Amino acid sequence: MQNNQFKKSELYSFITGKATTAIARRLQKNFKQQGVEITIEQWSVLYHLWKEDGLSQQALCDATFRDKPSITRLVDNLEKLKLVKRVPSKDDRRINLICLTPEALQLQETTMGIANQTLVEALEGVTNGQVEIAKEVLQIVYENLK
Amino acid sequence: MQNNQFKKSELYSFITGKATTAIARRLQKNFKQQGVEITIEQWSVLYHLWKEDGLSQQALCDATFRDKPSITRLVDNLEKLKLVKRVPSKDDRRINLICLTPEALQLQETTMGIANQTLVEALEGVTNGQVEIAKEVLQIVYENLK
DNA sequence: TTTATATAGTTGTTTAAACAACTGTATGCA
DNA sequence: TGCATACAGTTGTTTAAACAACTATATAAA
Repeated sequence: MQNNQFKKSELYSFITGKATTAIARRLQKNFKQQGVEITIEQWSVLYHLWKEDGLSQQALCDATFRDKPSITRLVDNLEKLKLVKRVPSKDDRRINLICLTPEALQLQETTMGIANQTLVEALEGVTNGQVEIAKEVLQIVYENLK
Repeated sequence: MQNNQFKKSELYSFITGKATTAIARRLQKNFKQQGVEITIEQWSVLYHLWKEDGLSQQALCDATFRDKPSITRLVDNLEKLKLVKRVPSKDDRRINLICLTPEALQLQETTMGIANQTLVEALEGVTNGQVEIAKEVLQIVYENLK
């Protein structure tokens, strides 16, 4: 019996696992309750820009595991909200650098706090060791399939 | 330091973890390659009906972690594909029992094989023990948030 | 230099998720 | 019986994902 052989009865929960979706949904709800009017998709883009401002759209695609049309539209919406600005790259005229506005910088602390709190709610009763293993598995799965 | 305290740098991968999405996407691709013309969302409904035919829409909501409108529309589409039929319950006139057609029964073996193969691809290099822990964590997260 | 090819980003279309508001039926209690 | 409430399912709207097809710029090779 091979390592990755599965009982059929176990298939489903893994393939359509809704736990990460549930966390995202809860985070969205917590944002709303705290008066933060952005979607989690928008937040996930801002998250990477807070780590490194001025990423290209392609870099955001790689970081968020989204395709280019998705990022184009997320950046469109973030621009409408005046949270980012598209800045044409001087080196390569194909590239837009996505830059945070002061408003977006202000959002960082609040939303990170909410995200942290959301994870505490989500992971109640789970040990750090278990979380580490779960994260490793998800990472390997993602690498295997990308 | 509490059990569920997190370093901020670790937040993101967990909240917007795309691994389960990646599995779903790969399964969709594998279906298409094998000429199976259903979406993974439709398949996830059929999956539960193969385990127990004649579930109500509400039971399908609970099983698939979807809300009622989502199930209404998935059942609409499955009915158009002639894979299920809504059968009014005799005991309770509010309830539709969702019943598989012979065509849907034929799909079971093929699609289960494809799903199994997809998981083998996804979980290469992951041990059974790790998978078990990952599943437990995801289950607890889901329970915590529902 | 010219041409082929790769890369960055946009637009269009279909499908589904999330949420709110709604209809119809059943249940429990005065 | 009659009424309030809960439950099952539907419809409408907004937002995003997935995929294909497209434009514009850069790079590499003839």
